[in-house]
Amino acid sequence: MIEDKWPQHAYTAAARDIAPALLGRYLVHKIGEKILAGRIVETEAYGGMYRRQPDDGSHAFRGLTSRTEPMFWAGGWSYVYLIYGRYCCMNIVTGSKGDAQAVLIRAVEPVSGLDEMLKNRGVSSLCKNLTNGPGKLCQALNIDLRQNKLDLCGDELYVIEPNNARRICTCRSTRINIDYAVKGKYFPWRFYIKGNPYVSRF
DNA sequence: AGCTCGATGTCT
DNA sequence: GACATCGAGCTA
Repeated sequence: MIEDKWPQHAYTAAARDIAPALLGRYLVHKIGEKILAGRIVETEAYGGMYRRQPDDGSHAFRGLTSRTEPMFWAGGWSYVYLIYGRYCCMNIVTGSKGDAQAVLIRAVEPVSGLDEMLKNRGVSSLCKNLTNGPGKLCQALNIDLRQNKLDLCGDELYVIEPNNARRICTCRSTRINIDYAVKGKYFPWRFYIKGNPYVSRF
């Protein structure tokens, strides 16, 4: 795999623009010599404004807290949080310092380290169930709270351009499981690759 | 210190 | 459709 890592300036745009741009790129978790990687097929943008409405679906909506601290950093850091006491979700912070925007990685297609992913997920053979959800992909790629607040320009967790990028059709929809967000539930900020079997829901 | 709940996944 | 499981965030 030729590494063509996204540099810091690739993360300075708004989450709503970077979320679709991440589709088709590879998310890489390097553990020592082991490479676990997945092709990003589904994302959601959080934070910022849509039609002059602030995003009440964002963790950062009510301001800076200890959990959401990395969301307020400049683009190019990881924000990993624990959900329901059992799973983790991985976000890529975007924008400028103080913007509090991030892109949730909701699904990937396994690319590298298949055996390791199967083991991490407790699954016996390659199937879409391996990485078709934000908690599942973190488990497969061995991403947990230890990977919170990592510099994506470092050498452990990062995004690369695949050298044989396929042409994709992008679909968009409202985001999953944010009914609590009075305004944000209507923002069309979920993006996914049309027809890809690893997308979490259609 | 106590209480509530969640950007989910798994099993029934 | 029930429920596991735990840290953050809020109230006091």
